[in-house]
Amino acid sequence: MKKNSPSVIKKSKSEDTRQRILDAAARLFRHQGYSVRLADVADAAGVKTGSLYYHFKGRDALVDEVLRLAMETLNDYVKSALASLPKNAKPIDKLKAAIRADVSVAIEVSDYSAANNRIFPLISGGMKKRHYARHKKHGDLIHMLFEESQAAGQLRPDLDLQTVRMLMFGAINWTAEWYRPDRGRSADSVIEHLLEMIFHGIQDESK
Amino acid sequence: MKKNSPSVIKKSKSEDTRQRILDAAARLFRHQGYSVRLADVADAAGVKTGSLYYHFKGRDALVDEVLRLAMETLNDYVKSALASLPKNAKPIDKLKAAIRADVSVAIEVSDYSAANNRIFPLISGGMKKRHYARHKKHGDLIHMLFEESQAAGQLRPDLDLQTVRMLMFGAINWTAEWYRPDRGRSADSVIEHLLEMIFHGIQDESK
DNA sequence: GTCTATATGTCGATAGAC
DNA sequence: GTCTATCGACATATAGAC
Repeated sequence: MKKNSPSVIKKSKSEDTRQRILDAAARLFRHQGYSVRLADVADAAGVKTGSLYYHFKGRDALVDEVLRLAMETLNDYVKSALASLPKNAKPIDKLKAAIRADVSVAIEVSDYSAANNRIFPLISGGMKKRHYARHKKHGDLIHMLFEESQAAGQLRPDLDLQTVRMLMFGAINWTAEWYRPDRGRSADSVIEHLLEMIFHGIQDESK
Repeated sequence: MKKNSPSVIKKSKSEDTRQRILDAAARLFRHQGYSVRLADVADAAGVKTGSLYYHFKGRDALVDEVLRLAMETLNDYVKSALASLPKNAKPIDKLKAAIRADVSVAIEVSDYSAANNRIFPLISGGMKKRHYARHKKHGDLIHMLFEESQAAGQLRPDLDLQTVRMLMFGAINWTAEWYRPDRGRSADSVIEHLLEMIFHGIQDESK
C-alpha cells in the first residue's frame, strides 16, 4: 500500500491544509533538496506563499516536521512488525521482520523517507542533534537485533555487525533513488532480494 | 591511499588555483549540497569571490566539472582494475575486481564521489542528460559483469540482477554517509565485508 | 485562514583597477 | 589572474486587508 502521508486519519478541514503543505514539502525536499523555494511548496499545496506562514514558522519548522514524521513512521512500522511476531520468535526472524518494515517504509512512505535521507546529512546545530537522537535510537534497535542473532549462532561470527548494518542501510535508503512502483518490479520483490542477498548471498554455492 | 583530487599530476601555478577551487567545491557540495554559497567555495579555495569567475562561468560549470571528474575517476579505476587481471580470469573475479574498484573510489576520492551522489539526483535538463549517459555507461558495464557471472553458473540463477545491482550500488554509495578513515575501521575491511555479505551472505549456514 | 503587497536581506554575477 | 566595488535578481518573511 503506497501512502503519501505518514499518518492515516485526518480531522478538521484546516488541519488538512497543514497536511497538504507537509506532503508537498516532503515531495519537493525529496526531489529538489533542502533549498527548494517555499513559493513552490505553497504552489504544490495549493495555497499562496503568505498562507504557509500561518501553519509553519519558516523553512526550518517545515524541515523539522518532515524529518520528525519520517522517523516516527519508521519507528511505528518496526515496532508494530516486531509486536506481531510470536513471543518465542527466533532473533533472526525478529531481525528479518524489522528489515522488512524498514524497506517498506522506504518504499511506501517514500517522499518523507527520501526527504529525510537527503536532508538529514545536511542539517547541523540543534536540529541535527535532535534528529540524530531519533536516528541513533533506530540504529541501536536494529543493531541489537543483529547482535542477538549472532549470539544465538544464527549469523556468522566472523563479521563486524556495525559494518554490515551500515552497508544494509545504504542498500535500503538508496532504493528511493531508483525504485519506481510502476515498471513491473514489486516492493515485495525488492524486499526479498535484499533479504536473500544479505543473508544467503548471490553466489551459487551448489557446485 | 586517500586522495583529495581525482587526477594526480599538476602543472602550471594557475591550473593549481583551478584545482583548489574544484576540490573546495567538491567538499562543500558534499557537505552542504547543491546550493552552497559560491563565496564559501571561494573562501575555502583561498580566493575572492570575483576570482572564481575567471576559472568557471558560474555554479553550473563548477557542478558540471565536479560531476564529470567523479565519473571519470570511477571509470578509470574500474577499467584499470579489470585490465590488471589475467586474460582468462573468471567472470565472477572480474565482477569482484570491479566492485572493489567501485568502493575504493567511493572511499578514496570521497569528496567528488559523495558530491556526485548528492547532486546528480537533483540536476535536470541538459546537464542531467549529459551526466546520465556516464552513469548509464558505468551501470551497464557492471551489469554485464553480473550477467556473465550468472551465465557462467557462478551466481544463483533465481535472482534479478538489476535489483541486486541497484541494492549493491546503494550499499556502496551510502558509505560516504558513515565511513570515516579514522576510527579503526579500514577501507579494506569495508570492501571485504561488502563482498562477503553480497556473495556469501551473513547467515551462519554451518549447522 | 487565506489573500495581496511589500520590505528586507542575500547572493550571484559583472566591471574595471591593479 | 586576482582583487574591490557594486548592480540587479530573487526569495523569505511580514503587515494588513478580507
